[in-house]
Amino acid sequence: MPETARQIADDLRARISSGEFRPGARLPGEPTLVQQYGVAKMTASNALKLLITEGLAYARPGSGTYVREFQPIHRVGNERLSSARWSSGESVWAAETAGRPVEVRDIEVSESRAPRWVARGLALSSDAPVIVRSRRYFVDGEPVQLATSYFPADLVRETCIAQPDSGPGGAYARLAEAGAAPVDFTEELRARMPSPEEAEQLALPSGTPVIEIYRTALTSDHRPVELNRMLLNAGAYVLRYNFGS
Amino acid sequence: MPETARQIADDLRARISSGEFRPGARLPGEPTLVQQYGVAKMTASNALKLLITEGLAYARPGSGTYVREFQPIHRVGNERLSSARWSSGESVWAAETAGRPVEVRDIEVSESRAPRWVARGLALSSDAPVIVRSRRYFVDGEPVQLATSYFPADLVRETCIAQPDSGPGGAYARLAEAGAAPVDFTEELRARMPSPEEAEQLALPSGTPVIEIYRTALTSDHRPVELNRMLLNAGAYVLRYNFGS
DNA sequence: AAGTGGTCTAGACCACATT
DNA sequence: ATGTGGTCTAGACCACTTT
Repeated sequence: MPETARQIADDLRARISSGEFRPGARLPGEPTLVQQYGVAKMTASNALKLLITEGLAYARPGSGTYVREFQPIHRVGNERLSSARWSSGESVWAAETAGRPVEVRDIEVSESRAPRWVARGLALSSDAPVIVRSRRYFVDGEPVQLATSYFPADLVRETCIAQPDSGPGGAYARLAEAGAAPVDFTEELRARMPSPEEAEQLALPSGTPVIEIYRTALTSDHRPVELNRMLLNAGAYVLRYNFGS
Repeated sequence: MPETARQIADDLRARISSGEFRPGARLPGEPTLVQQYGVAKMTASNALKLLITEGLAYARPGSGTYVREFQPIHRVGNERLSSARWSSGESVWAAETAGRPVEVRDIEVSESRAPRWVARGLALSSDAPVIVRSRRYFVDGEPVQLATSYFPADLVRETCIAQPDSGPGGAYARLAEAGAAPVDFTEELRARMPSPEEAEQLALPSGTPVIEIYRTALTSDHRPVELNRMLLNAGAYVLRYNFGS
């Protein structure tokens, strides 16, 4: 019988979605699967690995393989609708995040020359000087997002944006003080699997995609003043956008 | 030397990003890797499998393993900014899609009772009757999106929305005719790995995540009239949203 | 016919966690 | 000390594509 690993994975998957194995529960181990299905250890290992790369389970070496849990952070892209206005529709996913504080760490600031894609997004000439601010966001002590913002250096070099502590209200408040308040935003995003380096920085369990977001912030006279590249642990986020017709 | 498969994958990955292997190019095959690295066939196979599950490569059995290409469709969630207004900022990703027609197939319409999550999204009581419209979208003959819309049955049962052909202008035009024009939209989305069933329906190469979107459409008096669940091949899409502060 | 990826077996060693 | 997942080898068979 070929296709054995798939079949074992199918079986376990069905038992997970039937509720036999709840989130956090321990799945049958490799030795158990070897016995019950009469297969080689490597086949059992591959069956579990299938569930892991699907994001359904994770392994704790030396302990066991467990069913994954999903408690997303709700990230609101914009909030044009008041909560009253939106009262009728409830989130499709269980709403959480309430009271889970977000920490910012590993802030690094530098000045460098804009790569092509940054120059394009900020409407600068290539190699123009830019201020680069990168940082990591943590929730419950776990890294959930990497972010790197690019600003035209001539605009912000003399402000706190060029310092690790950008001051009260953050970079947008400093931009406003400089007469370049951002008022229009565009976010472009896609999802993909992470590179090993990205997986390490976000401490991603395998089988977890990332969401890559590029946000461009424009002033009221349509001048781009920030390009922010974000990389999110997709397993940690639900994104919300709303807009009118 | 353990960790061999990872190392081989790292090596190939570096050679891909260095440009030695361009998108669409054929990678060294299993027999070649066995020779060059002096490993067992299965180790070589696993090394290639790593690149595949990362979304960097895909296998054509009997032929070879190839570097993946990425030519995304740009899906615009909303278009509040005129093209003139947005002229300064260019898309971060190479803009394509120009002239790639979208086909709709496999339309199915039925009436059934709302599951809990649909009832919640549409602000209906559980088990309320709903009209369900599902379909698949194709670009270049490849399936790129599954979509299933739910409408309150009492509102649309007598309209073409309950027919496979919803008529000119689509379902939203019919809703408008029924005095329930949708004007406000909220999209909630997340990215994750597909189930095997979803992977089959979207003909997904392994290593490709999906983006799951729930869109709720509200009338001007804040009544939800449609809940649309979409499942996108993440490798085929870049999503764009824009909004003001 | 030859070459390719896909999968399985049987046995081995390792690092780690739990008991 | 035992059990767990992680990985590797060496050899085998299959289905498929390419020549």
